[in-house]
Amino acid sequence: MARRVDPERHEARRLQIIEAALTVLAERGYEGATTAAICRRAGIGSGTFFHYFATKTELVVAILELGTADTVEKAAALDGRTDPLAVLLELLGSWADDAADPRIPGFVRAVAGVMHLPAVADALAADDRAQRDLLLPWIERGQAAGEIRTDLAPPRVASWLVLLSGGFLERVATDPDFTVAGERALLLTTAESFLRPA
Amino acid sequence: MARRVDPERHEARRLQIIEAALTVLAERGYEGATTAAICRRAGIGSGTFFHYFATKTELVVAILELGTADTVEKAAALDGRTDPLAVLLELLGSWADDAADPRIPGFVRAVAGVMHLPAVADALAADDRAQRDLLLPWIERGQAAGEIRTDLAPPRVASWLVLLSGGFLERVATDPDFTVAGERALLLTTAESFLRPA
DNA sequence: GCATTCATGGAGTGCGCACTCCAATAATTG
DNA sequence: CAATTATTGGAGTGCGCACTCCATGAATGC
Repeated sequence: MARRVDPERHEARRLQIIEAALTVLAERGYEGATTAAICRRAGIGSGTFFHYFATKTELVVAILELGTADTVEKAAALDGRTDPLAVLLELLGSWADDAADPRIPGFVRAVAGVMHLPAVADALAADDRAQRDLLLPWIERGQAAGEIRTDLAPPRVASWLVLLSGGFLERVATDPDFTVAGERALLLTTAESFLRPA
Repeated sequence: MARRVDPERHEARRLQIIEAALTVLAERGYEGATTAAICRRAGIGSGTFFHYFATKTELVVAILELGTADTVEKAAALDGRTDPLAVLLELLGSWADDAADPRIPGFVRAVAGVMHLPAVADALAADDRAQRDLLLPWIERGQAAGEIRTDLAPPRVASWLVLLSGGFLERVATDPDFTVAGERALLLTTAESFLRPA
């Protein structure tokens, strides 16, 4: 017979394109990140690009899904822990660290700007949901253990932690004086004081 | 001689276009909000549109500047007050209320997605700066009065209040269960507990 | 009333974009 | 090796967009 697709090669090429796209999207936004610019950055032709992604939108969705998977994976590593409050703060901290890659805040903004594309909206909603679902069991355990305030239902606490994380990301993207290194600690103490029972 | 521009008529037409644009931008994002769509919504022809705004970007900037002016104006009304902490919370509350117009969060997202346009970046930076500058004197007075924690320099406190406000706005835009009416009170108590001296 | 300028709609235009097509080559099979 | 199919670059295409042009009418000034 004949040649078959090598899944490893395939995946590697996809990652190479994703890497380039992440950079270009972050620095030029969605509309500024033309497929031509992404191809140039990745060092490939447009034929190759559309061999791996049927659509520019599909590429963006793929990046988002990669991020979601990464989040889930990182959280799975905390499975055996028995100190809910500390786990929650570690999760927050790791999200803050993500913002240290200067491309992340820019990418998030670029993508939020095209939420009206249904595929993007779905992927963003899935990511948001994943974040809150990961927090939820730890919040419940923390409340049961008396480590965390009980005047708010767990989903609401989760929303507020995501609020803090999202606001932090936005601030890092907006204000050059607001750095991850400089503000990370305050994020954690603020979150802790939010979570602690009155 | 001949006819001159009537500044009132002129301004009214601009506002009519801005109103339409705000709606369309919020529901379709920047690239989805074509000038044709905005014209249709405003009930005007494209000739009229470009008679009032040289550029789609210029329109967006005008909207942002209007928002900034509104923010400044609202804050000016608090001039004589002597209770800094309460003033800060009222400012936060009024920003939260802005998010109750469902078009605001969508518009903010749409615009953030085109930050790479220099004119937009400037307008956004000016808005951000305006917000923090308005908070600053109240923070200083609050610290002097012992109402507010003094372990953080005033600009840093301002950044964190804007962080809370921005995160709140984002959450309202993202999560249908997260409403201004339902979460406003928690925003204020959270801010208060952030501000209070330890 | 006449002159001048503003205001307006809409047809038209040029360009930049996402995406298509294909010819050439590389890799894998048996 | 030969057959088959994946992979690649890049020229090309069609379309949708921001923006232009202009002809018509409305408001103002003297």
